Parts: sequence; C-alpha cells; structure tokens
Amino acid sequence: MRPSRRDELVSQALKIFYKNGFTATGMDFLVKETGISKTSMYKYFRSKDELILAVLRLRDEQFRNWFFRRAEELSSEPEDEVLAFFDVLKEWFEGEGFQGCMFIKAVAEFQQPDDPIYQQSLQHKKLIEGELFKKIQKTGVGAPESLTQQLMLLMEGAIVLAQMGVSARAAEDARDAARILLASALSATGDKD
Amino acid sequence: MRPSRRDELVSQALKIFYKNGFTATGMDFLVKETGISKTSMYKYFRSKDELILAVLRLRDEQFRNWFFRRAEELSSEPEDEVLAFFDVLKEWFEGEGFQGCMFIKAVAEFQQPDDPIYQQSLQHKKLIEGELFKKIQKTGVGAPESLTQQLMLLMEGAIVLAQMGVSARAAEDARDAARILLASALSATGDKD
DNA sequence: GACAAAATGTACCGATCTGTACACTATCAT
DNA sequence: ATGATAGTGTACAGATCGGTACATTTTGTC
Repeated sequence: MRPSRRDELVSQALKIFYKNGFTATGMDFLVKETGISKTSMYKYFRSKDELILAVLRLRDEQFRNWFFRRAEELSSEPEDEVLAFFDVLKEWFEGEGFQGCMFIKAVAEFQQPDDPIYQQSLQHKKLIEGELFKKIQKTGVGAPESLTQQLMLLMEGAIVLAQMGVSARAAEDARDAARILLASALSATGDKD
Repeated sequence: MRPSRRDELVSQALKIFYKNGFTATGMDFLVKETGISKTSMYKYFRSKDELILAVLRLRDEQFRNWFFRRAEELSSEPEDEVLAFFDVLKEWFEGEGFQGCMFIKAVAEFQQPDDPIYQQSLQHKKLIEGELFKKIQKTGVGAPESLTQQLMLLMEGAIVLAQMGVSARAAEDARDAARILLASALSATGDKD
C-alpha cells in the first residue's frame, strides 16, 4: 500500500508546523511547500484545525514508538531502561531539527482546555506518563506513582530547557537527577522489605 | 508619578497576550479591550513585536520580583528557601488565571533563535537560573552548578505539567524531588569535608 | 484664554487569512 | 473507449492582519 496523498500531506505538514508554528503557517504556504492543492487539502480535512489534529495524532504515534523502542534498545534491565529514557532524550535533543515538544507548543497556541488540540496534547502526555509508569513498576520500586511524577518533571523540564537553549546539558543533568531519585526510591523500598 | 497611558497599555496587553496568545491576538482586539486607540499604540511602539518585547520586559520584572520576594517571606534559612521556591510555584499554579510560563509560550510562537522575542525569553530563564544559583551557593553545597540545573529542570517541568493539567500535584512532586536532590548534594559535600 | 502635547476616531492600505466554487485533467479499472 | 475517482489550477469571497494618514478632540500649562 503506497502512501496516500493524504498521508503525504499530514507528514509534510508535520514538519512545517513543527518548524514554523501552527498559527504562523498559512494554508497557502502549505500548498506552496507540499505541492498539494488547497482543494485536495479541504477534501481530506474540513478545516485547518482538523489537519492539525491529524498531524498531532501522527506525531504522537511516531514519537511514542520511537522513544520507547529506542529506550529498550539501549538497555537490558528495568532499572537501566528507566535511566535510558534520558539517553534517548539526549539523542532527540542533539538530532537534526530539534525544536522542542510539539505538544507543549500546541498548548501554547491553543490554550482553551476545551479545545480538541489542547485535549489531544494533554492525552499525549498522559500516554507517555502511563508507559513510564509501567516501566517504573517493573523496577519493583515501592512508590511507583511518586517516582513517575518526578521523572516526568525531569523529562519535561529537560525538553523545555533544551529547546530554549538555556542548558546544553539538560538531558545529562536530568539523567543524573533521575539516578539519584531512583536510588532514593529503591532504598526506601528496601527499608520496608 | 501616575501610570502613563503607555504603561497601562503594556500591563493590559500582558494579560491579554497571556490569555490569548501573541499571534492569535490582533492589534484591533487590543484596541477594543483596552480602549486605547491604535494611533496611540503605534506612537508608543513602532510595531507589534516591540509591544510584545515591552510586555515581556514587564513580565520578567514582575515575576522575578514576586517570586524571589515571596520565597524569602516563606523561609528563614538558605536550605528552606531553596525548597520554598516550590511552595511559591504552588501558589502560582493555584492562583487565579494561571496559564503557564509566558516565556515558554513566547518561544513556542517565535522559534527563531535570532528573534529578539526568543532571546529575551531565554534571558529571563538565565536570570532565574542565576538567582537560583546564588541561593543554592548559600546552602554550602559542594556542587552548586549541578544542583542548580537539577532544580531548574524540576521547576520548568512543574510549570509545563501544571499548565497542561497533566498533574495537579506538580509543585508538590517537584518539592519532594528537590528535597531528595538537595539532601543528596549536601551529603556528597559532607563526604568530602 | 491661548497654545502645545497627547490622545482620539475613522477610514483606509496592501497583504494575508481560512475556506469555497468551478472548470479542468490525469489515472485506472472495466 | 467509457466512466468513475482523485487531483489540479485559478479565482475569489469575506474577514482579519499589521500598520498608516489625517483631521479632530482632549488635556495640562503658562
């Protein structure tokens, strides 16, 4: 099954929105860059917002697949994998064209909580959190919820600081912190055993 | 000295941009909301971007003043103050109209690193980092740079997760993590003494 | 009251925005 | 070859965008 013209539009729009922003990118610009006629675009999607939603769906799927698959490749034991998340973050930050998290940026432009774009961005973070939680559970730590939240904080913080160029070592610093927090959580577990 | 019409514009534009976003807010909308004529606006500022820069300057000053002053109020000893930052974050998150960090959102809409709006947002984070570093130094911890970066990660992560509504306890979770990281850094210092 | 400064209202510019109408062409299975 | 399907190009509507021109009114000061 060759990629449909529709899928082509979504994947190209993803790159353009990611680089230029959602509101700042007009439909005419998408036409010029993708070579796909506006008539076709509006046959695939009823509105620009629906195109954005499709882009976010694709991004969510692509990112989660890549992120967790890559973390598994870089590790063997559960505890390694939890820390490997931060190595994957580092790869992401240093990869070509890194411009921050698309969902954080989407929320910055579509701020109303009842906006479907906002909701879908929130859902993405919830899915990440869910997968992270499962991995942390496997380490046998006593309070997986708490550690999950702490590592989520480090990950999101690293994304923001890396995007803004505040810190060039955001992923490494986050990994260092995660190691300490993981050790602390594990030793607290041990105390109770 | 009563507040000039210009200052009024900046402070009102701040609220509106914060709520609605920068690009999504048109100058005509600012006219309608503030009652200040567009002619006057363009006499105070040469362009919308310059108005945005003035808004960001005001926000930077207001926020840093409030944040660090409030942290001092809530604490007595240096170690308390470092943790008090997260109590202040909590107050911010739970305050009326909290909608995330204006500078993170600014960077999401003005992504080019050579854009003055981007640069000013980056500078804001650097100033926060600098003040945090000074406070951490006062605790006598051995590696203040490292702890500063770690706490920055927690703070930025908390802001993002609180804004997106991913976590309702972002500030508390960040405080818990900060306490562990601070203790870890202090004990490492003690080892070397 | 006179005069300058500050602010206003209104109307507009050209460009761009999302979205649509309509006629046309390429593709492909039957 | 025919006819359905998918896609294109162009032109446009109506609104809004950032920004300006110009004449007018308000305000504060001497």
